[in-house]
Amino acid sequence: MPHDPDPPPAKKFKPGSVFFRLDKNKPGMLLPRKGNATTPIDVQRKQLPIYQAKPQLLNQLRQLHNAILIGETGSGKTTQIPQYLYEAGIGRQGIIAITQPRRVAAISLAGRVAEEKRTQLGKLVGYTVRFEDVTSSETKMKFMTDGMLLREAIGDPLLLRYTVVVLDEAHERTVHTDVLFGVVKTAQRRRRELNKIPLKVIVMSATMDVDLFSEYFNKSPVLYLEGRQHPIQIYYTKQPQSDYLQAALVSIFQIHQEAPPSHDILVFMTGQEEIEALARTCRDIAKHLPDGCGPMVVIPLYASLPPAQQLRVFQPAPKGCRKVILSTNIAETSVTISGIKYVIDTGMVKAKRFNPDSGLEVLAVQRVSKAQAWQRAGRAGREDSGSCYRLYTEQEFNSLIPMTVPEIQRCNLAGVMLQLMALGIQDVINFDFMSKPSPEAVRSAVEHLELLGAVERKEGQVSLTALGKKMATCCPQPHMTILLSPDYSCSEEILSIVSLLSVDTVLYNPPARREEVLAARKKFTSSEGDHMTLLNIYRAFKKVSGNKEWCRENFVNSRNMGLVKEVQAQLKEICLKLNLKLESCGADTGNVRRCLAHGMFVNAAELQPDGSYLALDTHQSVAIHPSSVLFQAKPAYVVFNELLHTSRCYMRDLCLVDADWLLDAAPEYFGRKLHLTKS
DNA sequence: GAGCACTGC
Repeated sequence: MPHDPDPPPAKKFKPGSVFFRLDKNKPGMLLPRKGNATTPIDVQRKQLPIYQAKPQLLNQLRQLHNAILIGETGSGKTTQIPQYLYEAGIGRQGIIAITQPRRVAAISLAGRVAEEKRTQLGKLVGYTVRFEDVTSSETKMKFMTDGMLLREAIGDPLLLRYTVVVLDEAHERTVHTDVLFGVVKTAQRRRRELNKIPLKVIVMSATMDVDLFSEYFNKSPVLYLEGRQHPIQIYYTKQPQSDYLQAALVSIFQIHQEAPPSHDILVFMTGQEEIEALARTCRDIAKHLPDGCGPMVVIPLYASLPPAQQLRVFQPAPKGCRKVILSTNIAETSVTISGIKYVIDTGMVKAKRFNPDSGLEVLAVQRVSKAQAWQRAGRAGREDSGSCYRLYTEQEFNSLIPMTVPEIQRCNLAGVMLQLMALGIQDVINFDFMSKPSPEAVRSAVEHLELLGAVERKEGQVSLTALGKKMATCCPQPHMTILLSPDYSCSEEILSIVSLLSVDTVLYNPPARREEVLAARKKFTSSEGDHMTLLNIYRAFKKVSGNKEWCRENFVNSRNMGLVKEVQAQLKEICLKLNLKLESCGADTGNVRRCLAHGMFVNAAELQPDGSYLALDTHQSVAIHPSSVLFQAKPAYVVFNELLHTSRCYMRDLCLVDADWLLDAAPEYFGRKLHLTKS
């Protein structure tokens, strides 16, 4: 880097401990991870590290009802274990289910195993994810998302179709996996009590920290598998860095000047804004590098990028040019990029936390856990040895929490509680979670459901009402708008809106093209709020039959929009099953807003004389999120979809409503709330 | 004046 007065932190790096030691006695560890196309599949299978352990593994798995399997990346556990079980005739009376947190993983793993078994996908080996079921009566090995198995459990709590359930990627501790832990444990016990065919549960994790898993599943044995991770050199800074972005910048150019250009760099950062900013800075600096320093291509990576832009991270840089990827934690698990030689870890992550007292989601930048830091480092050693530069000291690393707090302990539990009750679990308040959520969070969720009329209390027990049952079938996050929509003759519109809000975002906002975005969006903007604006965009999208060019011109994420269409079709089907009338209110959008006011009355806010807003439920001071079309407006009453605490407490996705509608929706509730406001 | 990452009906 030119003209930098301070010695760059990369110079201050000292070698840390090598996490993955290379064992020279095991030449298998240096085999390329991807199968060689010229090597026959059965030979490839035998070259996997797990193959050596096959006899002992089968011996154990045959006897055990529960097992915890630890295997590093590349051990082959996910593709081989189901086949080993099947080939050995274990669990032949039923289906072997293998769950994954992500749908792409479920689909591609099924494809790989079908190929290894030389069968057509959907026959012996299949997969089930939302919108797609590629299985048949012949299917014995079924890859599925964990959410999908949960859904199936509502109709069949004992999971009788399955003889083995393999919970893969358990270390990620998603809400779905955590609920599944309890569901399979209960099913296992009940099946034993009822003398049904036993259920075998195998928990697979990539991290060694599995005491909790073992303890939870009746002290089940832990089996270790060797992986194929290459050695990674870890470097720490000598001094704590007050500005991790500056440290990242300096480190990028330090590596850029010293390392061969074919070595790509992956930088873990917290969010879109800082990624785009650093990308700009890097490109500027790269233009003025001294001679002998090769060119560099800087590629941002985060989830809300349109698909075409995300694909850029997989394109190899031109010869002699270095690829620098600036990414959020999306590259920790979901996106695997080959050719990464250097990882720069800022040690920070943006994550959601949930405060049950305020009912507030807080999105904040925080330190990563140790497990996360190792996960990030591991991204440098997938094909060959690599290095990870941690922009914090070894001492700082040692003070990190060992594991990321499981999601179940930092989310709104209303949906989980609704689902558990739909599963027929009697005592949801004391459900046997592996990591118990706080009693306050459970209480707050049950109260929320009570307010919606989804549950009722009898003698200290809570149970699902008829409305609650319908809610559980139509929406994972409990709300009433869909069920109320026939009363307002606007179910078509409400289904569209719910679908639009169920995906991350259908809008694409490249910061560099702000003016263009605003101009393009103007023609859809409704003074009635974000729901109506989204509806306008959706209607226009359908009018052009989802034309990709139209999406690009209007800064609409076509992939997510396609998803919206699928969700809407699915919701329609459910509505038909529930005998809900499907009709459109046409141009009378007032009905849609009345329905939203009624369905979301708990999320109402009132304009205060000083121009701020007050959330009527919690009496918190809130503000309109700058992304809202109502940001500049000052409507007297709004309902909002969610509260998000970042720099302030923001309402997101707002709809303009009348005070009268709110009062009509819940006279008693608002009588109380509005009274409180005045006092 | 601002948007970590997944998933399911």
